[in-house]
Amino acid sequence: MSSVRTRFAPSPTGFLHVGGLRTALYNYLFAKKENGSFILRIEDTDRSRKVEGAMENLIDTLHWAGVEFDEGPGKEGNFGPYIQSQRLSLYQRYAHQLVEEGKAYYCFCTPERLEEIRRKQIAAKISASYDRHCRAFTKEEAEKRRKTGEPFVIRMKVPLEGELTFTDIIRGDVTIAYKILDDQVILKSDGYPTYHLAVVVDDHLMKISHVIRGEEWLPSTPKHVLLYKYFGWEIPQFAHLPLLLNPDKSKLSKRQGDVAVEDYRLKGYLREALVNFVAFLGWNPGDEREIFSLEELIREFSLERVGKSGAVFNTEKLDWMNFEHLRRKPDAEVLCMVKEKLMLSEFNTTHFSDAYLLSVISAMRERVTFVKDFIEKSPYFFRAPLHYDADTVKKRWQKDSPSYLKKLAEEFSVLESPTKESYETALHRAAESLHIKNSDLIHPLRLAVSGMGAGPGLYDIIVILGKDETVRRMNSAIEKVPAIAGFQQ
RNA sequence: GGCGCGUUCGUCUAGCGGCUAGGACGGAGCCCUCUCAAGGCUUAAACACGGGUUCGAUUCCCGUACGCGCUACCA
Repeated sequence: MSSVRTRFAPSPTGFLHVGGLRTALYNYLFAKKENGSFILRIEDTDRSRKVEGAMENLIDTLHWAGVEFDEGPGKEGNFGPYIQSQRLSLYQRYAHQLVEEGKAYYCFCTPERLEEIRRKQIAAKISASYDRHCRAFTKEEAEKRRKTGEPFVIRMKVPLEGELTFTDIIRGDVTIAYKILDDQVILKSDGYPTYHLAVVVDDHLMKISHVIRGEEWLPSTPKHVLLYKYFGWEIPQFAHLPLLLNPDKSKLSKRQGDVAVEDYRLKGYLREALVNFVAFLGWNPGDEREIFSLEELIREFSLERVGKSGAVFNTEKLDWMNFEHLRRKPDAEVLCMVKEKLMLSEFNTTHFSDAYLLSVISAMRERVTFVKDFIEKSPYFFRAPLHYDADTVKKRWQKDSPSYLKKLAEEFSVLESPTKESYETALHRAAESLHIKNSDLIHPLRLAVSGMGAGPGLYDIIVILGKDETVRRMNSAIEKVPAIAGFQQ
């Protein structure tokens, strides 16, 4: 049994797209599941579209996502080089071989002539395709013209009649008539191959067993199959993935939101969440589990369970997945991430002990979606309130709150290394002696220490802040809040 | 225009002839509660349409509609 080898073959034209990430991921998952190899190949056969640094960025992003390739640029295996522009002579040799065998031919038509016939075809409302003008030349004629240095391309000869059927793992048998196929250019006039030649030559030479790629390639697969037949090579298995869509169901693109993996990374999404989310756009394990690690995805993945229809890339659920993955992370790991964020925040000059940060993490865990939320949703753990939330003041601060808090501060002051429980009994004691409800103290106190109306349990907050800081914040609230509340003293 | 592919709640989806069409996110409501979350419970919400095949179609076949993709010396 020959081994499974899959590949992700992006062209280095920019950032890695989330759709590209999914394609790479499925190739990776399938290869790993089958104990095979996952190859990264760079398809840079269009010189005009090449973007400097794009390949490095692609590799970096894949690495970030945890989708590691076994062979590829910078990780040479036995089938390199893995960059198509470094394999030019190979494609040329195979293209000419096809010409020799009468399965392809030289074409000398100028771009102008091509443009002209296309224009006429469109005007006449017939489907635009090459008119096979140069296919009629004899070998000698063509060879003669080529020798004079006239620019040429090589086109594959597509049978004039009949049809071709191939099997797709996801879609079943697909049949198309030869007559709707163009005599596709396989070698351009600059000596570079087109995608169609390069993909076939490389997939064969690199012993790719399964071609897993986007659905946009489905219509040109017959050309590829034909090429395999012309070369007499074994045809790989095909699996064409459904597209990722914009909310309006068009093919996912920029303009309608972020599409680069980089964008999501910068927004603070965890790699685990993005990978999990993207894996579920078109695939599911068949039961009701939804939160998967990369290892679990490998264990469960199968091409048979990949769906046929496009999926809208809708980030609502991604946020939830981020929350779920974040909360599954061990404290130590979250601590590291929080410290990193702190370094980049306005609090980077203050030192917080790991123990302190860990207590903040445990208090906030259920309340955060992103790591940055630990800081943004509870800045009061890092400095005293700068202001007091107006709605909360209005709702929770009463005319007598200052005197109540004063009394409470007195109760707190005498406590010796207080615990949650001792704070609580102290508060209850104060409420009782003031003849008020506990909540008449609780809410103003929360406002005093945090500046806001929402957050972890009050006693958790003050235990974390400590007695001195708590009392200090109470006093400052007694001083400042009445003015905001608008009560006359 | 031609060719191909697709179509189950708003979104991601389960379903592979017989189900009260299930789950998740999001929404609504209730419970818990010092707030906010989390958690628990409840709820609204879908088989594009028309023909067949069949005792019986969401499921199989054929049309139609709609959507998307491809139609380059781009990938």
